[in-house]
Amino acid sequence: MVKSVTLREAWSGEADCLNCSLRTSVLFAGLSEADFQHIHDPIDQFNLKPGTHLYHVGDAAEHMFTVRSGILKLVQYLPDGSQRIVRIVRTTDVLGLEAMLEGMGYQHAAIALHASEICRFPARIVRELAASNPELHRELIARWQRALNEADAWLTELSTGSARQRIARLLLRLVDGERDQCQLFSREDVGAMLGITTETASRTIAEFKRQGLMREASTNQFTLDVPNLKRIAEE
Amino acid sequence: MVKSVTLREAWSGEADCLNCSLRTSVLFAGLSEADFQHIHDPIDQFNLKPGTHLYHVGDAAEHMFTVRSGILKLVQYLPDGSQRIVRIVRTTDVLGLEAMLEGMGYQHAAIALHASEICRFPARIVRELAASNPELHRELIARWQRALNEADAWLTELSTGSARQRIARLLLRLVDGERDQCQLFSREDVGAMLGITTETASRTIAEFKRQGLMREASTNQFTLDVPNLKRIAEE
DNA sequence: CGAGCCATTGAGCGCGCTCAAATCCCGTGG
DNA sequence: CCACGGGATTTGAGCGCGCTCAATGGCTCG
Repeated sequence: MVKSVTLREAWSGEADCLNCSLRTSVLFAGLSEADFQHIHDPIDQFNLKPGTHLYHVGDAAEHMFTVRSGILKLVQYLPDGSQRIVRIVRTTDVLGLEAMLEGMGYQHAAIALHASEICRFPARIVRELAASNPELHRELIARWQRALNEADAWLTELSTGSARQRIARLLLRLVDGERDQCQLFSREDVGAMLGITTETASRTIAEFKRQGLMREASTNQFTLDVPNLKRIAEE
Repeated sequence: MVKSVTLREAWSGEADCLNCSLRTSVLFAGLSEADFQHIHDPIDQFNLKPGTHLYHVGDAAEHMFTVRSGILKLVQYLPDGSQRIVRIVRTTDVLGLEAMLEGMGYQHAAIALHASEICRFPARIVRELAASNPELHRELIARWQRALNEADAWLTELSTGSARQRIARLLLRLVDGERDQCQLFSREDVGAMLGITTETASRTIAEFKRQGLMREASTNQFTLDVPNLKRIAEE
């Protein structure tokens, strides 16, 4: 049981949801103070180092998770053993929605790409709260729809067109709107997201750097030339 | 308003849900006879010819649909105008789940690939029924999860690997388990599903035919050599 | 300081794309 | 019933992008 050992090591305490700085943007935004008092099960927090598994494909889905900070990848494996990254999740996103359906297993492996902070709560309490709380209920559905939109966008934006286009679109999807900053990850992961090889990912990124489309502030931390990347992305 | 004209022409009557032959496998399986009596809005049936739009991207999502027979594609368009098919839906599948969220537009265009029979019902009645009926509610969530699994599989199975592999996987996904039969569609659509060109789709299918992996019973109706296609699909 | 991992770069090849032509299929109208 | 026309499918030829295999260089950590 690699998972539980890992998570035990990563445990950083019980969460204080009522005073959570993310509360207004997170799944439980619609809950009242009274609702929280009905939650007797613990909500735990974890710190994940890059590369750590949060859960594996097929693990019994008994918890749901929210991302407080960081990025994780959701991975599926092909019969030949290679991996394909089907989505990434970031701050305020929810992992493990499938736990809403009792008896399900997780459909992906969830692995931290950068150092991440995660809150974990039993799916059972979400099921119970959702039954009586229409607002939470609506929020859950909206999350599902968002995941579906992400999945579709992943297909149309990140698995279509030339390697140059795909990389440009990925960068634009990762960029922080304010500062034109973007934190990248290993070339292998970039390749697995875009359906290209590690070498092609590396070559293309290196070329972008030479062309001044991205400047590396520190390791894998880039400042992007957004307008020109947009031009490449759209054709 | 191409859509409404088209649909008006295709109208084939009001549905008789209580006696529907699909009732046990369809979204409303959990509804009681009493529930149906509370439905005052009409549930209409349509017959769609191949190529007909059921709805377009961005149309106000006010109805949901179930497929009684046939196949439809869900399409998204890229900035350069080319299309990408992100999913297909078949008998007993639901279209337009996004209508559960008020004020949403449809995320795709839905277009019939073969002649299809469709039931259409106002999303409002689903929202109302779901609020009081946990079984319907659970069923909706299960549908959402299924759509998400489909989207992920589309990415890992149909957008990864060589053209031969992708075509083989598509065929196996379409095959009827009983008779090893499979009804295909235009090479252009096959290409748009797999992220390859029409010509490559055509070439590969033609080669499969020559190799005896598929025999054409009638136009686009094939009998498959399932075991050997499985071998190709898995590498 | 050495070991190991990761990014980068090189060389060569093959799959799938592009552009184009030929053929087939099928409905339509004479 | 057959000739015709238009669209889809198939096939061809040639090229280029991205893959494969391999070597090199840079960075981190023990």
